[in-house]
Amino acid sequence: MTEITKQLNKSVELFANLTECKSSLGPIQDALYVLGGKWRIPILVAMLEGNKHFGEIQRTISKISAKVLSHELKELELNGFITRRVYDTKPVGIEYELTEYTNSLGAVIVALREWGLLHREKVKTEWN
Amino acid sequence: MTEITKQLNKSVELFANLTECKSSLGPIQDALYVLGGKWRIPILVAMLEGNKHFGEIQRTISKISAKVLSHELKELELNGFITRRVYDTKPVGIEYELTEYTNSLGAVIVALREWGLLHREKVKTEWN
DNA sequence: GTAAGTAGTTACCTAAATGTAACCACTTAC
DNA sequence: GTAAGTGGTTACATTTAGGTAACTACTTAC
Repeated sequence: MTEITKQLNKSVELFANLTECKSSLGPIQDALYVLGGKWRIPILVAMLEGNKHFGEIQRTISKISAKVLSHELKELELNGFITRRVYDTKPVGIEYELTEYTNSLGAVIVALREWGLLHREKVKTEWN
Repeated sequence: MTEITKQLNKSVELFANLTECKSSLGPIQDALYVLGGKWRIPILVAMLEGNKHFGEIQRTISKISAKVLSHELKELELNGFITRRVYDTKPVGIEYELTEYTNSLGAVIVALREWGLLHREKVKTEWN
């Protein structure tokens, strides 16, 4: 191992420590990158409530179009949050399922829900 | 047991409660409406880390332009998350401060941070 | 055979978010 | 007087997200 390589490895280590210890900004921006947008979390929540079918999810989140739902479901599948299952029944049955990984989002979703309720109260009292 | 594992176990418990509750969708969409977008939460986090000045915040969140930061700060002020203070010093001093209300976001921000770290680990191991 | 429901796809278009660059006024350091 | 730093604003351009409507293909009910 050359001096330069050693030096480089050392730099990489220091950099890793720096980025991990320093700020919450990195991880938070990572999270927002994957979860961001208007629909991803609402879709996961709709599924948490027991909806497995395209139409069910679309009706649960009124205002979402088929096109957007279709696109977001693909993204969520790519990111490992959901699985698309095709059943070889008479009218071919399709079900979306949450993966184990989605469980790790529990705290995020609960926190958002609680805060949403709080905020709703705040806005309500501001009007009176 | 690591902090992240503890957090994860806690998440799973919370998650179980969530599925029993009826519709979380409303409050969650309310929350996302106010907090949504690429920058609002990162700005609040940058300020939580002690940054009070326009330039400091902009340097902390590299990649954000002055125009967007300026616009988002106004939105955050309108929504009661921050206060803009002008000090009548020689070069006029301007400070942004978090309000009490922002404290209520604690759980959301911590959850996002923890999940971001977890996700980063997952992505890393997927590459190996 | 006609309507309605399943699960989407496609093309087209608009609106919102974000980026780029120039510019303002003011102050301090050199 | 020139550069660099404070804290922005403005006009313009581009990118992306999202919406609308039409269409596919297949099934069940009437």
